[in-house]
Amino acid sequence: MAKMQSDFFRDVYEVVRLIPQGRVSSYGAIARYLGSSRGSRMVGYAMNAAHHQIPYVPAHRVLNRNGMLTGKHHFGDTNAMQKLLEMEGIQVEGDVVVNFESLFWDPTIELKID
DNA sequence: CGATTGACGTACG
DNA sequence: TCGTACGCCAATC
Repeated sequence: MAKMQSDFFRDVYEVVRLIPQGRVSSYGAIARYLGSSRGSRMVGYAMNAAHHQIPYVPAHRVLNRNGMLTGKHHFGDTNAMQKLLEMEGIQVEGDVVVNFESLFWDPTIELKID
């Protein structure tokens, strides 16, 4: 049983799990933290596979640069992602997180290596 | 094995 | 300010 995912994917999951409850992050921020500032698409793709990862990966806390729930369609139910965010105290208007900048959790800052 | 797609982001016109 | 083009790398067709 060799590792099925690239180290990049694994690292993405790890960072996403570090996102505090009630906080959100973005694909680009994570990709950037991992050194692939242009690999934002890979982060999104990793999230696609995150559904079968253990432990649970709070992919609903990961949004795009716009604070928009771009991946809400991948949660089974369209409202599942929004519901999860609201359950954590995050207000979601339409498909966009309210006060996104204040709730934004940037790994390059929070996990910054001095 | 080659072409296309994708939960994004930045650059350019 | 808005729309289009490109890059990134893995998975799917």
